[in-house]
Amino acid sequence: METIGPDELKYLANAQSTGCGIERTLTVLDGKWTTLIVRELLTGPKRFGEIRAALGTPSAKTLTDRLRSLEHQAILTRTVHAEVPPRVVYALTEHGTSLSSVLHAMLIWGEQHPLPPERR
Amino acid sequence: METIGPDELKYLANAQSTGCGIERTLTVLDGKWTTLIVRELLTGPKRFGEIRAALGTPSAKTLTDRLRSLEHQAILTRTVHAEVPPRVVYALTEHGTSLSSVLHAMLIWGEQHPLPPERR
DNA sequence: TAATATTGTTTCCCTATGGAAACCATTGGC
DNA sequence: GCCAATGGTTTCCATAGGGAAACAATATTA
Repeated sequence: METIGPDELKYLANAQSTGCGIERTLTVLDGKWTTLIVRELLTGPKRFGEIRAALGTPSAKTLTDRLRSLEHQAILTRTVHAEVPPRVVYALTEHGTSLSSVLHAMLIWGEQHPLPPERR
Repeated sequence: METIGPDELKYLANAQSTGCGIERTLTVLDGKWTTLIVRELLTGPKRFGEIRAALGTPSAKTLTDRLRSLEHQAILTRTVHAEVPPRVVYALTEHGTSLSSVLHAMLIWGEQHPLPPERR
């Protein structure tokens, strides 16, 4: 069945309006936790619970949604190990790893501009 | 009166949770249009109407909100020219201009990854 | 037979975001 | 006096994002 889910529809709709590369990147790094998830995985594959704890425990639903979206966009892979209790590991793809350039630029800027001068 | 508006409250609340530089940058580039506004101004100062048109005409309220937020964070300046009809020019500060490194990384990534491979 | 551990899914709900439309302020020109 | 042009502000409203809590699935272990 070649059904198109709401996720795909949203993705394609966004892709349409993706004029420049910046907008394209913003489409991928969309949502409250997305960028931070990538940051966590840049240091290596991690389990669901590990990611959740590292981000300050967002709701399970939210984290699931974000991970699914990133998986659909081939930013990361999801591997289920048939154990009990189950172990699910998320790892960046080459695609996802290449986002490190963007994250790195964000890190540098953020560190060099801790607070607006007039508020210190 | 040293009143603290909702904008400042939100800003400080966010600043508290600003663990790493990435989160700090995400706090600044928050909201649907923020990053694109910076992109527009990187090519030079622009008027309210010019920015609005370039972004595909978001609502005036939304654009005003975003511009105010960026102004409060010293990313840009707002200059009112006492003419009739009035002319208001927005320009990046040094602070704001330095965001070009982040935007540039986004641009490069977006251009090099137009669409996920499995969807082509 | 139950309890446990892990990673979800599902339902419901609250809030923030952002959009539409109406209105305001200014002043030179008709 | 009235209109036009620009850059707003204000009010109201629809939607989407995200949170809490309950439930599901599973096999080992007690």
